[in-house]
Amino acid sequence: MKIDRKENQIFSELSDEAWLAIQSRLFSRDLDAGQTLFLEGGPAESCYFIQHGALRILRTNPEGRVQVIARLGMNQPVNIISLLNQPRVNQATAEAITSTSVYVLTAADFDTLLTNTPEFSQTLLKAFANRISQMVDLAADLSLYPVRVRLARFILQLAESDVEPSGWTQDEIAAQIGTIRDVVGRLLREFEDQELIQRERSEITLLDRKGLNKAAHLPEI
Amino acid sequence: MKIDRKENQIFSELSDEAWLAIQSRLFSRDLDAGQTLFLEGGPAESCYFIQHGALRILRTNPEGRVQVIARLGMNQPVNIISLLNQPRVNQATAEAITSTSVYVLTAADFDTLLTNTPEFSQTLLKAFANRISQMVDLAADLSLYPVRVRLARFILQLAESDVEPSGWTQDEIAAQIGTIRDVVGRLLREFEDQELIQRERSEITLLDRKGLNKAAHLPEI
DNA sequence: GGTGTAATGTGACTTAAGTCGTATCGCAAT
DNA sequence: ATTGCGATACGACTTAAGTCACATTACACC
Repeated sequence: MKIDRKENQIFSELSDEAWLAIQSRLFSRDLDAGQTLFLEGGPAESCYFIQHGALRILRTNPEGRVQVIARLGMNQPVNIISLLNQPRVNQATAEAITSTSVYVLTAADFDTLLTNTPEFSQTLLKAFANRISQMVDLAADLSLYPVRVRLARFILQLAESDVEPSGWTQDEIAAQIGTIRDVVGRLLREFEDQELIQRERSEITLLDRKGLNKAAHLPEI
Repeated sequence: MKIDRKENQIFSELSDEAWLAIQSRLFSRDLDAGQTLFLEGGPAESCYFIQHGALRILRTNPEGRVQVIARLGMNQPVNIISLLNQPRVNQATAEAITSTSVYVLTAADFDTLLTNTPEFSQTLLKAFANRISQMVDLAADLSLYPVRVRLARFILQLAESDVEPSGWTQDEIAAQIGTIRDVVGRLLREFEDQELIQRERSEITLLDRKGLNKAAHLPEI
């Protein structure tokens, strides 16, 4: 497979040998929007690198309630951890948010690279730094702040990130911040009543950044 | 500093050169029980490897409520992530549970090792696998299961791990599973009434593993 | 043995969060 | 238009979880 290395920022710092070793083992796979890449609890047979598109990594409980663990975009590695653990079991479910294609690296090839290509693990380690920080933030937020605060923070993050602020259903927001649709709707209405945000269909525009910041940090009014 | 490599399982697979490079940069620091190693939000100036003893990694909210992110024992690396991020800020607070001593590696030396000693990042990557899984579990549990279930799981984990099952205050349990003392006490009493556990002082003995397992998995009776 | 402090026990109360039922809206397909 | 469906809206209700105020016990230290 011919892969343009420039595209893959994540591998751009590798030596030519390392890049060749990795590149020769990758193959491509395409996913439709909504399609599942792998399931929590299933055997972990490969890891992935996102070529383009985006994945949602999530956990569910027996009632079907969902918690999104991460949203991963271009160049992000996926399911590495499941391959590093013994036994090799997928730690979560991954599904495509939009139409997405990934590079697949089988478990066997992953092992080979890990032992023979030291630069590979260095690359992965760096890619993980952010991810772990976000996980820590997620766990701490879920434990230490009420839903109202988590929602305010979520809206602020949206506003400050490059992600399109629209297209978020209340269900998706709920899965992201650890609650259910009804509560999100109720709180959005509340924010709107307080004139912190404005809503048009499912599009949220932020009116009062300072007000929301206050709602986002202090535990209560 | 002379360090016995055999002691450090985490580094036991390294080549002699790599070990020498790392070892020559470590120095030791001792902590009393309860002492703080670094504070959330402060500048991240070094990372650490636990020589003996144990650390508690935690986050707090403005009211002083605490969430334990991880408990780390011998050989575990600490604060790596904070050094990998930009800017270098401690992601959480670390304090000694018992009397503990750590190897200190300054940020500058960390950088050197990271670029010059590829085996170093490989070692770190492997050490992180478990840790990330636990973080995912924590976030998912906090979001998807009620306190009662999380407490049941906690007790079962204690029973099945090698950790001494005693010495846990209700406050510590609460900080671990994401709630407050009062609630832990209330639920422990409930478990005792249902004859799932028995309590003597702060020591918990598990009476009915199957019963607790049921309480730990299904959302409700 | 006392004394002080940390850890617990307990019940009454408040409130955030989740549940339920049903109504409405927007949009796509036919 | 009509139908159908997914996404919302919204009020009433239930309950898990957190708060508060004390009483009680265990234990370390003089």
